[in-house]
Amino acid sequence: MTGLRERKKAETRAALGWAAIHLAAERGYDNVRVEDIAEAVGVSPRTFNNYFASKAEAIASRHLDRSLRTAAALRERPADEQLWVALTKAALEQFTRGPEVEAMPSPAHTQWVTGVRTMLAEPALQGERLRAAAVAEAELAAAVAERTGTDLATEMYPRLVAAAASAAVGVAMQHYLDSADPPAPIEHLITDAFTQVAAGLPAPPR
Amino acid sequence: MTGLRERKKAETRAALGWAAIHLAAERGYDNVRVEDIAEAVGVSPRTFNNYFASKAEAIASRHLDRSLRTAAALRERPADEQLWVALTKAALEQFTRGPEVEAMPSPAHTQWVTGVRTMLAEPALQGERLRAAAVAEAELAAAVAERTGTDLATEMYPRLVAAAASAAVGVAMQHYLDSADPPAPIEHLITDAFTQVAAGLPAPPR
DNA sequence: GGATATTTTTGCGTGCCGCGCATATTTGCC
DNA sequence: GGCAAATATGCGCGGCACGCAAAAATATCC
Repeated sequence: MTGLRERKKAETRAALGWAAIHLAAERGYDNVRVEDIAEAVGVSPRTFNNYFASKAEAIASRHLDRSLRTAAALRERPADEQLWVALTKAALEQFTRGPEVEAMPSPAHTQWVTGVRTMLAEPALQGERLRAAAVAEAELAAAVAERTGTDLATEMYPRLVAAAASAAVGVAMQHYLDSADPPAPIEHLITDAFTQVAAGLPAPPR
Repeated sequence: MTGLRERKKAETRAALGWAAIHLAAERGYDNVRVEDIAEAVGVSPRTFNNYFASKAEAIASRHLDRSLRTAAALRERPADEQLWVALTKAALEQFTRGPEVEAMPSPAHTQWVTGVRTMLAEPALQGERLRAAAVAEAELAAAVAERTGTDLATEMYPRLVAAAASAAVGVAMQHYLDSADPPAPIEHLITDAFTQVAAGLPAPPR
């Protein structure tokens, strides 16, 4: 089923996305031209825009893919698992660090995180990332509707769950990036965030 | 305190934002050039970019303002009010329709809603709207932290509340726009969404 | 295995955008 | 009225997103 054609396409897309992130984290978002990204992958500038509508979209593509995988992961969870447990686990699965990051030597890693942080501060990027999250949210809502037997068309429930879950992950990531020299592992933050949301976020006792 | 200078600035900004929305809803997002918007307000194209970094930002500006007002409204709510009650009411306050919409004759209003819907489908717009929501979310989180006596720097709680509230409003609005000939008033949808979130979004009985 | 159909890449051209910079104009203040 | 600060404008540049058509790569069929 997965012919040479599709595979190559997926590879090119991934390469472009990765190159875009890499370059932007290294030298800053607007010191990277589309031309540079294309060149790094060995493809014409015009081809870049066959894959992505904008530089920002390319950078956000990994975020999009990960978010989409969360929806897919939820569908894989056993049907008798509690909804919020399943959601938490589905999200957590996406945060095991890949080998290309794991293999980084420590000083390079620190510099890398700094670069990413700076990059994410770019307004144009934030919009695109949020949009990616919104696209994935629709998928997630569909998966939730399926699992809970609710109607996506008439009820807000599945969308609310998807939005809340997405927000939980977002806040956890933000918290993780904000605290320099991360003391708390991201997995713990995500679990914590989901727990609070599932509890209805009650006001703490004064 | 509010001198002529600031007032004029605010007026120009509002006029540009409104003109941008109006034109985009009327003839479609990319049939509107920055030049057109500037001309409609009687200002130079260069000046447009003194107020907004992009066409999309101008269109999203009203959304941003409304979201910021929600945070301000929360601060005005009595301190002894339940958190989620206060949040709901603060959000609701922003959805009383302004006179410029209320005064529209019915056929024009239908056409208007359609135009807005199409406009909001534009990817570039979605990103910018979401970014606006994120900016306001930070304000809201600060207000929540204040009210609940939690620490914005070390706890995720206030950000989670702000994100969930923002998501609730977003879902309600989406639901409202999606259902043609809106049967349910937006106020009811918002109240409903907040209630569900505050209850922890439990899975419905099967 | 070779011809044909389909998909993908590429080059080129176009219109618009975002913004830096210098200048003119307006506003606030004494 | 005059001076300092803020704001509006004109000009120009580099880059981006994308339509279109030709060329190259890949799949398909006999």
